[in-house]
Amino acid sequence: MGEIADPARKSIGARRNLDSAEAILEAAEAVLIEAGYAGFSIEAVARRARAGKPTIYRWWPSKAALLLEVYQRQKRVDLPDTGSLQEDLVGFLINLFTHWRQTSSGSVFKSLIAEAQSDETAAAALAGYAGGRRTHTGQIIERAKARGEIAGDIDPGVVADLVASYAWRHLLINRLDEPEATIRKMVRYLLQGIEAPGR
Amino acid sequence: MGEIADPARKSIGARRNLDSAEAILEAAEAVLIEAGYAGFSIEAVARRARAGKPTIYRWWPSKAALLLEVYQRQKRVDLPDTGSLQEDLVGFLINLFTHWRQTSSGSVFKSLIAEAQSDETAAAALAGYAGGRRTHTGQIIERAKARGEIAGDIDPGVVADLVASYAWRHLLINRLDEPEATIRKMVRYLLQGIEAPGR
DNA sequence: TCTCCATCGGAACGAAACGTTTCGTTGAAT
DNA sequence: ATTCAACGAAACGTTTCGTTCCGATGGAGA
Repeated sequence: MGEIADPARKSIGARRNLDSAEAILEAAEAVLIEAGYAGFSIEAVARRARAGKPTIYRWWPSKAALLLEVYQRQKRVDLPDTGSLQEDLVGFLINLFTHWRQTSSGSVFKSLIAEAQSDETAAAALAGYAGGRRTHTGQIIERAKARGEIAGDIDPGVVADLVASYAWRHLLINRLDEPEATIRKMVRYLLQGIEAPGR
Repeated sequence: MGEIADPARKSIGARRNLDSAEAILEAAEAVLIEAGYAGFSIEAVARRARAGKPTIYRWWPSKAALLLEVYQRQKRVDLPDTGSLQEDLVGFLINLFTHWRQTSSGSVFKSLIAEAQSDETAAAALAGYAGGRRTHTGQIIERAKARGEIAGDIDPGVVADLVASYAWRHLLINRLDEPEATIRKMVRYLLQGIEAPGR
């Protein structure tokens, strides 16, 4: 298994071979799924894609760049819009965890985080993505604020940061199978606080 | 710079040379600080420690094991005990971020998380540590619960998970310089919730 | 039509780090 | 005095990296 059936693709001469680029990206994703980040080498990707290593290095300057493009190709998880912040957050997290578990995007994202610890390009990309205002969590919270569901002096960025942090850590320590009840508890604490009443 | 002045240590013969073990652990920490996780190789550690590679492999089966021991040697950050959960949490996070920035422990912990993505030993160690009940955050929250400061039906594990997640993500995306005001906001949201009043 | 030339897959390269083996030396235990 | 485990050092074969060649392919422009 794991071998590609068709022979090497035709070269198209003076233009970039989009078939090769596609095959390389698909192979990179497949290698990540089958062998994990530990087995993710440029050589393995080239073999899997029936491509030459120089072809990969011509278009992606580093392993991090290839990882980043594989990550960006992932289809994003749906944004729930139930009109309730609590249901939106719980639904989003469950969708996200399921998506991360059932597709390769969890592996890809984990690998990107790992790569960012030794590659400046990946680190910059990750920081830029994490700090952006258009994250899914950020949108859910901004919508709730527009509905007046959360207090006016709440900083949506800080809340989004907290929710994203929860998701990241569960991805990194392989706890994506958290029961819905636990996720629901976490969201409830965030919405209603944890202080004892009467304080 | 970076060279060690003294000549090779004396061998002690038939017993484990604790001086060598100490020199290797110190060298591992130094290499991690000076060259980062990217430059952290067993060979570099052996050179820095004036030790032989077999000596390292004799006592640490993998790079992850060495990283783990370096991490465990780190002195832990103080646990504030002000009698106020809010002050304890803010103080702990500020202490932790400062400690991570000013010592090597931030680099070591980041490297351990990265290594856990490709090494099963590191992954197990990390999951065990993260899931343990005796984390610092967990202790702060358990104490607050004993004081009756938080509601009785609150699950301390979930709260600790949330706070630790916030710290992890800020470490991983190099945002340990978060202003105290932001950290204070986050803790306030967690304690008091974010819902608009009157709901 | 014909020549140019960027791109292709493939083979090979040097450098670096891996993990292992072998060597001669050291010094505590017997 | 002898034994023996651990030491530092050096060398080994392997893997992956990133690069450099090569012949072949096929679109673009003369």
